[in-house]
Amino acid sequence: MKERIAEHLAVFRRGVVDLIDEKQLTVLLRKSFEESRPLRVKFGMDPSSPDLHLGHAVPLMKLRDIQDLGHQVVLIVGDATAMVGDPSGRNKLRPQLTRAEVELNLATYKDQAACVLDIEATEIRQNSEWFDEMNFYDVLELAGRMTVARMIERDTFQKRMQAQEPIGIHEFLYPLMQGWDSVEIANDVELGGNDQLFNLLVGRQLQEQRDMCPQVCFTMPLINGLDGRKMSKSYGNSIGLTEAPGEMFGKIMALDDPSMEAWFTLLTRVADAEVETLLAGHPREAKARLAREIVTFFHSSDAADVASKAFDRQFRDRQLPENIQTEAWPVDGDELPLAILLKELGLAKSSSEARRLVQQGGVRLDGDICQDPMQAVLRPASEFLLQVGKRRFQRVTPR
RNA sequence: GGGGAGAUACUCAAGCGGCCAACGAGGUCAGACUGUAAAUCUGAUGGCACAGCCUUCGCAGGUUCGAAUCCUGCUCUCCCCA
Repeated sequence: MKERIAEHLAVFRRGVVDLIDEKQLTVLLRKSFEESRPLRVKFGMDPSSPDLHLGHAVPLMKLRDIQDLGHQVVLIVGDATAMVGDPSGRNKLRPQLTRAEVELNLATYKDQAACVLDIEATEIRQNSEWFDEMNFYDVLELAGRMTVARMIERDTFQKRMQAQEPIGIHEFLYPLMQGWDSVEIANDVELGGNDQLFNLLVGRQLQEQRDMCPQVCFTMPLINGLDGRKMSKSYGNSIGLTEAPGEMFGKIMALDDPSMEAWFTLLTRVADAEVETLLAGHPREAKARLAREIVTFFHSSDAADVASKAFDRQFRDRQLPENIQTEAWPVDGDELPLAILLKELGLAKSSSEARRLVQQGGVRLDGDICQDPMQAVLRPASEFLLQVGKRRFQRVTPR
């Protein structure tokens, strides 16, 4: 029994930031084993942006580990809360989504969560289920459970007030809504991102006020994106769960070295000792391993193999990649200035951008650097190869 | 309800009548180097078939030879007082 508890505890604990509190979790685990009743572990997803990325995968992977131990994961799709927008970690008022937008995101969300979770074994609930039933008086009663003082002492609100940024009254309701989910679900444990601690604790408090067993709260770190800032789709520094293996592999190889350790512990199941060895070795090898692990998890080890080989070929050995897209000559005429050709082919967003690329020596025509944007390019007899930067290749055929 | 402050390019943020397509930082892109799409260094970063031209500084008007900069109205935000 003791060993089993320790084993489960270790899974819960790996990589966490906060665990409130561990003693209670131990008690819950013991009870769970004695009554052979799995723990209910709640996790809320905010269906505001439709694409999940590796940052979302961190808690999802933890949930998966917990599922594998036999506990019950309850996934709350915050379709009602999405209309408020979580103020945590935000220094801006978030746009309130409409019902329709939320509906639209929902399906995609479940699919993407299934990349990580055992979706069959997951209880999925939408919180509109209970919030639809609430009337204004219920809301007032709920709002009375929180004080303004506690609310505004939060860091995110402090910052926004100092920066003289707007804070909507409805934003104060967000933690209460999330907390109410816990009352409805009667979960034993709730998991969240590092910025979620406040929200989680509100749930604990609300449960307690209703004579329920207060939930154990634990949080996972927010991982850095590729540029070192918090991973977020709006920063454009994220890697999507459904990205192609090659893209995923390459982007991981672009990760800065200091982030590797965190990514290993949070996004792979490589044992700590092995991670240590890897990190002590050559950074490139370690990063390649990291990329393989992650691509294998989201795709397959075959896909990881292919991606790894392609990456080495293209970037280490400086060979042409194997699969180069072919486009037809884009216009009626037989001749185009290079910069215009690039724009027409979509290799540059605008002709100004195309000019810059060419002038900076980033464009090769059949392997030769060409720095004159106005150089005339003839419609090819059979085909020619355009290369823009290190990553964009395109063959052009006469049409 | 009264008084004050503010809205600038992807983001943050200067500029407050001509020298402004708009300082600086981040991001992004390119180049060099390398260990890689790390790190570091250099450069570019509104559009246009581009030594020129065109459109941008919340929105709409106005003053002026000339406006991101001044005036009027509108929209949105913040602060203080009530």
